[in-house]
Parts: sequence; C-alpha cells; structure tokens
Amino acid sequence: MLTRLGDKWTILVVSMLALSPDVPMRFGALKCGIPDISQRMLTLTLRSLERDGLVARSYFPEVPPRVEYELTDRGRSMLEPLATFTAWIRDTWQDIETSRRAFDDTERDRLGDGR
Amino acid sequence: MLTRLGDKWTILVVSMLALSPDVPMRFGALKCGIPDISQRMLTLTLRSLERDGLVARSYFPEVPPRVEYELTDRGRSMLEPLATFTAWIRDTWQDIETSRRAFDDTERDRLGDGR
DNA sequence: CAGGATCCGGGTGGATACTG
DNA sequence: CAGTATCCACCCGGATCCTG
Repeated sequence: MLTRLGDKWTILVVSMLALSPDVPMRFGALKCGIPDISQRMLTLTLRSLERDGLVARSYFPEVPPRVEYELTDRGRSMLEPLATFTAWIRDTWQDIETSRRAFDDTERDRLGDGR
Repeated sequence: MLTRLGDKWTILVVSMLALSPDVPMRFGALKCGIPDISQRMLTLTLRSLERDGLVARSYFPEVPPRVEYELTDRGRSMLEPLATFTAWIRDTWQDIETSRRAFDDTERDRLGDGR
C-alpha cells in the first residue's frame, strides 16, 4: 500500500480528487490539473485506485464519451491519516533538505570531486 | 518523501529500528531481521535514511569492525504520524484485498481468459 | 474525449565477487 | 563484519500512434 502511494502519480491524483471530495472529476480535468502526467499513467493510476476501491469510475455512454472519477467512502477515509503524515513531511521538509545538502557536501569532500 | 517510504525496504528498516528506539542495532542484526534484503540494498537504504537525518550511524574501528544504527530524534518524530497511517492500512487491508479480487474477477470475465 | 497498443530508454534492485 | 564494485534482468514510465 505504501508502495502504491509512493509511486510517481498516485498522491497527486488523490490530492486532485480530494480538493472537492463530493464533486466527480472528468478524466480530462484530472489530466489538466496534473499537467505533466501522460494519458497512459493517469489511466493506470486511476485503474489501480479503482481496483483498491478507493476511487469510483462512472462511464456515461454519450457522444463524446464522458467519464467521471470520485473518491469512494474508503478513499475519503484515507485522507485524514494521510494528512497527518503529510503534515509531518511539511513540518520536517526544510530540515531534511538541509541534512541532505550537508551529507552531500561532506561526501563530496571525502571523495574529492572527479575534476 | 513518500517515494522514499514507498520503496521496497525503507519501511522495513525503519520498523526494525523502531522496535526498541533507544537500542542501536548492528548492520548484521538488521540484515538478520530482514532476511530477504541484500547487503547492497540494506547499505543503500541506510545511507538514504542517514542522508535525510532520520538515522544515525556509529562506526567503531575495532576488529572485526562494528557499525551501529539508530533512529535520530527526527526519525522518532516520524513514527507517530506514520503509525497513524499504517493503522488505517491495517484496518482497511482486508477490504482492499476483497476489492482487488472482485475487480480482477470481473476483469477476467470481461476479457475472457486466453485459454 | 477517454483510453488501448506498442515500442523503447533509464533506473531500481538482485547476484556475485572482492576488500579493510 | 560491514561494506564496495560490477554486471545484469526487469519493470516503470514516457512518447507515439490508433480507436469507439
């Protein structure tokens, strides 16, 4: 499950659907809200979430076709625990970045750069 | 950050170190506690966690060498938000697996298996 | 409009051998 | 004991083209 959320797009898709948890979003709207995602990855990500029962897919056989996605109750139940964790990330992120820079710097010293 | 925790081993290493948050663990003990991990991946995972300031590494230049790892304060501060989320996973996991089987079954019907 | 099919490059992680 | 170095298979994800 953590692997799912840790993949490249899941969190972004869930975040989009969580913006207004009751209003379904069209495929194109999601794609528009996550500009860098490819159709393929959006499809695959939504399919995974649907498979886990976190997202519901509604197909309307009109012309042109319309497909809407929304969080299920189960999907919404995930938002709060997830927010608890992302809050920790936000609070800690600056420190983490600082640690990373420090680590990389001493690492570069220890090895001597390849120049 | 979620990508970090979503990778194959980070969560397991953190869990091991969280078992007794004050007692440092040796490299070998960690490897023993996570039987399927390779030396390489354990090293890389610990290095990443150290780089983020979540784990502290202590090297003792003895013979044979001894290296101990423990969670930092920052690492320990992550445990509670993380537990909040993993609790949700535990509570929901059965339902998710059920949804997956149902999804895969109807999918198999829709396509007809290749036999 | 939404998504299926196919091809392809790069990165992740495993196995193995070697070292201080 | 605790790594490092190297090679390699696999899969994820991007780009592109096609369809109901």
